[in-house]
Amino acid sequence: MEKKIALSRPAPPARGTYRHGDLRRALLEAGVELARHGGPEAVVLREATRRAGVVPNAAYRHFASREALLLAVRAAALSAAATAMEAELAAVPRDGSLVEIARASVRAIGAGYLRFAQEQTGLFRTAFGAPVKLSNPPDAAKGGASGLNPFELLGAALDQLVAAGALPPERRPGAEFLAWSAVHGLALLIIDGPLRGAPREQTDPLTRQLLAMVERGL
Amino acid sequence: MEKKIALSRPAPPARGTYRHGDLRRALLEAGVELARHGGPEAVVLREATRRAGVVPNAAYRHFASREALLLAVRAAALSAAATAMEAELAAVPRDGSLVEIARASVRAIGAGYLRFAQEQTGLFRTAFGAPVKLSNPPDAAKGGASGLNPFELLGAALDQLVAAGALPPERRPGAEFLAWSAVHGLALLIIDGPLRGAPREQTDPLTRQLLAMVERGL
DNA sequence: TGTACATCAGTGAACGCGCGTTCACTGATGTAC
DNA sequence: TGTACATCAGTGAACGCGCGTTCACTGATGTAC
Repeated sequence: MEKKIALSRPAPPARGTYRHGDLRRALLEAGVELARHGGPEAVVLREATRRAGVVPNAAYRHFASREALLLAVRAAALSAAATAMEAELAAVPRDGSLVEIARASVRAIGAGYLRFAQEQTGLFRTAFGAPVKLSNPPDAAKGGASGLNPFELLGAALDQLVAAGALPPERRPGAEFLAWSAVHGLALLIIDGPLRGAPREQTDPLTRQLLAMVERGL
Repeated sequence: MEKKIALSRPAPPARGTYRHGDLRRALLEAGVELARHGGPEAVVLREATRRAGVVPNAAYRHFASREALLLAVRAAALSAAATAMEAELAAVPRDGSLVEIARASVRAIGAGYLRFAQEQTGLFRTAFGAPVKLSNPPDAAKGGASGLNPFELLGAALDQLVAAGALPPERRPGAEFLAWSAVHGLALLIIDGPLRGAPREQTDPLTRQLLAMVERGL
């Protein structure tokens, strides 16, 4: 008879020490991992503690409630999104006219957003999905290396567009909502909607077309 | 001592008859009402039976599972959306050039979609929101009076645009995804995102701007 | 350098919750003769 | 027109589930003297 490896057993402290050492961080990381694979509703207190090798109520030393943990996970997801967008932005060629650079930057922001949605669907949903009954939205740090959050990154790119003379200043107000709408909508059609499971050969051209539409339409 | 009115009591058959008469319909209607106020995850079998004045397991005479009920509710929500869009479409003035009519029709489709999202948020989320673990999407009748579902209504309007010469035929393929993305995204920003709770004075102009952007950008 | 003590991170046991779903049943209906 | 019987819609009671959360506790750590 072999010892049964029961995955969801009470989980005795498989640690050596009584203290965990960095439980808050461990819970947060477990939460992020849960969100990565199952979206916000997969962020379950008990499962996070299980993964941290700790008894369920231990979580309450570090988070006031499940919602508090979710909030922290959400902030991490927003930060990851910002980082993905910054990476795309960094790849924009710096030669060419100011207008070209500015336009490419806006496209990069959109492309980064969509890439993140496709490659990190769970985190994307956690960051931007329907609010899972969050009493107060996270206002904490949620940016990437630049310190800007996704929304602010988009705003900055649009400002650049105005500065380069490629977007009339009177069209600037509200422009982030228009651009964001288009990109956010496509992201959802791809991950949840009629385009779910569509191959990149279909979604990539659509992404390009959409970004072109926004560029022309703004 | 007054009799306590316990709302969530076992609910004795407050009917007169042993048979309900039209339980399937009653459950569906209760489900729609639940979805209207709380979105898809509010469609709960036990609550639907409670509202129908029937014991929980009675539902299984008419729906194989909770999911089957949700599927039926979703079809109803899609149909309601189609109806809302048709109503907007019917209000398009028929004088003016073909091009004007076609453009106004596309705008009407988008405006109807957004109106539905704002006025029937729960049903909107049920119809178009994240799939709540649905094994198989509903392919049943989900249209409005015209028999077309929301997606088909949009397609028809875009065809009209091509026929009127206002959209080059080579741009037609995939155009519904672009238009839908923009409108769907704005809907979500309004009901879930940063525009949540924004007054109509803010969202209505945004809607107009977005539809103009799509029109120019397509 | 050693000891007393406060602090507080993690434990152990238990709650109540509402959910979907299964089982064997009972009562009313409609149909065959 | 009347009776026997099959059908099947709704009942009653019970499951197991995993969840978030509370309580009183215990064990290790760090600090004051």
